[in-house]
Amino acid sequence: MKIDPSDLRRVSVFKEATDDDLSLFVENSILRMVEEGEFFFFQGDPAKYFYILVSGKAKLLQSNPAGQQVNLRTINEWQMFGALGAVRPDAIYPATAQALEPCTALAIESVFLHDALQTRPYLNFGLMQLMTGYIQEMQERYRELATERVERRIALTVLRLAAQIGKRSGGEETMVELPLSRQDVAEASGTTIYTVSRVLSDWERRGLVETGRERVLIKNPHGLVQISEGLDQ
Amino acid sequence: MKIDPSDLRRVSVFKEATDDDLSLFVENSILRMVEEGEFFFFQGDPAKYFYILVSGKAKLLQSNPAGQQVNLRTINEWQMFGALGAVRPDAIYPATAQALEPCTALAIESVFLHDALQTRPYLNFGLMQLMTGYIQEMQERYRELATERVERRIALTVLRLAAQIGKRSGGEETMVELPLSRQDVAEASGTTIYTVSRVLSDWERRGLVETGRERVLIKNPHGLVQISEGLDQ
DNA sequence: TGTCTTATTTGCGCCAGCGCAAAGAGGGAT
DNA sequence: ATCCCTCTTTGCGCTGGCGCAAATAAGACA
Repeated sequence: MKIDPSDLRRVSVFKEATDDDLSLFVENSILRMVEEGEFFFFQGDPAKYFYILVSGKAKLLQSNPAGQQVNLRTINEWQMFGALGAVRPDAIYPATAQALEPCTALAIESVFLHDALQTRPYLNFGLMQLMTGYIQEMQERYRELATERVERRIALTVLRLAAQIGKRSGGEETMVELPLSRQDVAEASGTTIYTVSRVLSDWERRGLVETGRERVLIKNPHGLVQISEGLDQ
Repeated sequence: MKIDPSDLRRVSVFKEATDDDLSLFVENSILRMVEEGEFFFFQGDPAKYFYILVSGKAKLLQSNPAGQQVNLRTINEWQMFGALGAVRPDAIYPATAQALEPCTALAIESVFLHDALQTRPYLNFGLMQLMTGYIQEMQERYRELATERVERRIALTVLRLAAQIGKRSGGEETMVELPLSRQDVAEASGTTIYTVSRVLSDWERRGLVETGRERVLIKNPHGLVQISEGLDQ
């Protein structure tokens, strides 16, 4: 597989990059394939590389000492991840990255980005915008987890995942397909597979979604928005 | 009150700044006093200024539509807050900032920092380090909220607050004083004042802390660490 | 010193959501 | 077509923690 440097411009941080810069990054990258369920890196490893997902989907997760997991973020094509190491020289990955589907990704040494940041202001800005986005998302999700009931949280989570990794489904207007197991949704909304299953079954009875093995099809996004805002019942 | 530019070097972002730069920031700042309980800015306001806390303590909080609050971060002297506006041009504050004590703070226009970032690489790096720190803290707290029991979460919260805003108390070795109400702790750990009260009373019976009105004195930090790691009982 | 306000404690009842366990369903491999 | 593995569903019982309400304590202020 060959990566055209100009493809990199789909990465938000590289939106403003020159062609030369893009070529430079591609030349200094390694293409890595990761099987479904396998890992890019583990929480605690030295953050030697950062990644750009070329195809597939992945998730960032964190485990507590007892091994319970939470999903921090879902990663789609042309998103950058594991880039904190470029900012802190001795950094370790604060989370684990796992492939949700068979993935290909460009791996680039953190120091390479670190050095590039020194001389390319646009990269600094792009990276900071990315970071402020994460901060805001994490703050919101934290508040949701602290203050909202499960059903609402699951609705918010499903909607967020739909925006991040959903595929418009069929010929239909607003149907969105999500390749996620109950486990994935539970980890992303801070609950259990049992509760997710019960809630999804209920939604299915109400015609809001269609579910299947490792699959959620959103038939009525507006209905989910109403639930997420507590406007239903 | 007069601010000596060199005091600004205590702000992590300005660690590497030149004297000239520091003076420039001070000259372009307004000194704002905020009474205890009053607000620097509200979630949703246009992020026109960022702040550097000169004295006092403050907190960043977020409210959900129903008005329930969660504490996102506690701010101590010489910490910068509300700086996201410098990165996104049309930004609004994603959280509310409220004084925990009478506060004085330097207010500087976001665009001033924005412009300064263009020409001063050290600022970019400082700000990014700050951001990665927040991201990691929020990720951890999110995981804790999702996977840990309340008592453990309260222990983790109290220890974190002790590190961020605690004052070494008395002549004693490891006693730390926190000027926080049950409400503050509840909002910071994602629970209720009732549960915080019950847990603190229990800890007091076990000799780990001493409590008072809007006050927590940690007598045995190691004991709290044990609780936070689930090593007690 | 007495009054008022606000913070804290604690008894009590309740229920949302957890998690076991067992049954059911989907899909890949041979 | 059948086996097998993994994912999902759902009944059931349980409990951690919520939150009301009432009592108590600690300051603030006159």
